[in-house]
Amino acid sequence: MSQPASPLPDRGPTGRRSAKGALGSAPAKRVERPAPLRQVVYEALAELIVNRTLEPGQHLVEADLAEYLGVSRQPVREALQRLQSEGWVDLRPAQGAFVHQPTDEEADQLLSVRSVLETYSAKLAAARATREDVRRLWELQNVGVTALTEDDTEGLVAANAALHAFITELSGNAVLAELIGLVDRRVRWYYTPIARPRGHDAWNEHDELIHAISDGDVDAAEQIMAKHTERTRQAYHERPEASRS
Amino acid sequence: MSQPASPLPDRGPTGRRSAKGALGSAPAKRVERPAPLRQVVYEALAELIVNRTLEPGQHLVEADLAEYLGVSRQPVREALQRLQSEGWVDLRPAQGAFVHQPTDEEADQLLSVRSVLETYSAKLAAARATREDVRRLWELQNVGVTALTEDDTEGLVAANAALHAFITELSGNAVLAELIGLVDRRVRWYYTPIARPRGHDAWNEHDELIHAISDGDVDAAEQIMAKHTERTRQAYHERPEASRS
DNA sequence: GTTTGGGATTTTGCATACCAAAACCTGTAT
DNA sequence: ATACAGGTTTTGGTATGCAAAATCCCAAAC
Repeated sequence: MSQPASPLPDRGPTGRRSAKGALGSAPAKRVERPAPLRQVVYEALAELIVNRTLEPGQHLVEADLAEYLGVSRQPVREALQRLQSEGWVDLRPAQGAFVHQPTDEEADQLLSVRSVLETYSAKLAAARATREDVRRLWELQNVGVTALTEDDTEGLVAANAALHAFITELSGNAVLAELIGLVDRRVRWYYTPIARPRGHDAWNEHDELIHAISDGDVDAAEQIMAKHTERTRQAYHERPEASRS
Repeated sequence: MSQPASPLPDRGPTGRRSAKGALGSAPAKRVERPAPLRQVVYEALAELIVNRTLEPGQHLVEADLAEYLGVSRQPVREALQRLQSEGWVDLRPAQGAFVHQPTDEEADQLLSVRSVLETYSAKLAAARATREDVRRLWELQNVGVTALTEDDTEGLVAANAALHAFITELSGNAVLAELIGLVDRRVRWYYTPIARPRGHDAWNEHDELIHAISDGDVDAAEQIMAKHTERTRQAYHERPEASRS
């Protein structure tokens, strides 16, 4: 036989037409598309989990969630499975979904891995950032510093995430960015209680980091980010008594 | 109000009873459990993708897959979504699943990230491996060397995966292990064509690496793994002409 | 007063059927 | 060729049913 002979009905040659040819680098203004319901459900549940409406360990019954959200079981099931693959819930066979119980050990492991990935990302970013990118970095830095002086914890967490996300993007490695995205979203679950006390030092370190990136100093960026994320990890272990699960 | 007032029916306090008390450190011989169908479907499709029965770019129609596998659409949908989250297929809204088209750029990014994660894993492993662990490492090394002398490409890829997986496990960081698992499974898709030519050097490097781990020489293990994975990345770019997608 | 045992109940996992909206395909007229 | 119109396919979601498994509950036995 000349072909591997796919066992599926023939749907014609490989892909679809990829006719874009012209308009090479147009801003890719894709048409508005309503988010799939499973996506909406996913986000709704993730939000309910981070803000503790759904408590760690709680059993999530598909039918109840479906009714509460006003959808059928199917999108709920699909959302739950994605939530599992991203560490928000544990899916026990034939028992269903339970909100994941974050432990100190897991937090430490997450923060360690984050440190490794972010350090690599900073290194790449320093090698590739343009002057325009650096300008944007300073903008994000200012947002964070403002939130810091205004004692806006939620804004601080968001600004921190935005800054790190942008550096990640600058790395130019999409796989890395995706992985960091995964890890960081989970880290943020643990991060909130230390955002405030750590804030002052953290944003000074950001300042150093942006300088290094601006200079294209790869080694410095790498070291500063390593120290920065490692200190964040330390800070977690010395976090205020009040915030133990 | 004293409680956050969950909007869901009360299902009692957080978890289930955790009555184990005695049998403290029994080997946890959990009862055999038939794999959920979605899991079986996931594995079947992944296999069809890696062995190219389903070609990159091919449109996967739920109904066809369901009929071919003899199941309903539901488990197929769920499997497809997991396949997406792990990079095997692309799920385009309102169009369905298409087998992911691996590109050289993506391969490079994957191999880079793999390098970073595996390097960290080797460092941790060197700090924690017991004598018994080292013995197991040599066993795995022997399996690989045997496959190498017997020109068994498939066995070689499997042995390589097994060795790296064990080192990952030794790291003691479950989050790291999970991430490496994800990345490595995708890397293996690209890896097969270079397993043979790279084989000889690769297994010599493994030899050095195990020695370093055996000595508990953290820095050496780190450096050797960094060099090892970096060379694998290089090898991919110099791979034989025959294997371009 | 704990264990044990055996229904009754709940929940998952999957199948089946159905439907609207979106995307695709095709043939025809321009 | 291009554009259009109509028919077909496919997705995404709803609803429903059901068997197997797990849980819950309560009464009997030790």
